[in-house]
Amino acid sequence: MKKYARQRKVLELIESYEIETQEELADYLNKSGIEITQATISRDIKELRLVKVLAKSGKYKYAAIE
Amino acid sequence: MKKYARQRKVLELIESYEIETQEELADYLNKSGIEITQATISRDIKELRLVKVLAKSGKYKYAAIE
DNA sequence: CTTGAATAACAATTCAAT
DNA sequence: ATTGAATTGTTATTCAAG
Repeated sequence: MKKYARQRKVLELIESYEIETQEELADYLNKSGIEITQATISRDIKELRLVKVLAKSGKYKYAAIE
Repeated sequence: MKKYARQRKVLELIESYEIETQEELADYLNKSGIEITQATISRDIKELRLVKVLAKSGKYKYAAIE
């Protein structure tokens, strides 16, 4: 419904936390009161052109490319 | 065995083609005479810190982040 | 046009071997 | 330390629906 608001939240979340998977991102969103499934996260990530990168920690995380 | 040489080839290949999957990358390498499986490609991608991005074509492709 | 459930497709890791 | 086969985990897409 509020795709834009959700996508802004996604960007905010990936800046704030090391989010390893789309399921984890879904969890954060759900806890923020935004009901969402992995399928839609996948589509948001595509639209936002996010990528999964190797973090300094050695783990993968979602990030925006510059 | 020749990990470095292979990884250089990987970088070369992703610059030259829009490579969508690790299997596809494995195919290119195998055709270059470098025997390799998806498991190792995954490790190479991790070491090289490559990412899967949405290409201008609208498809996903592997890329180096600047 | 946007979404979720289910599934297919793909990628990361384990485990054994070298 | 590096790798492949098999497996597990994760993500993209399909398909139906609103």
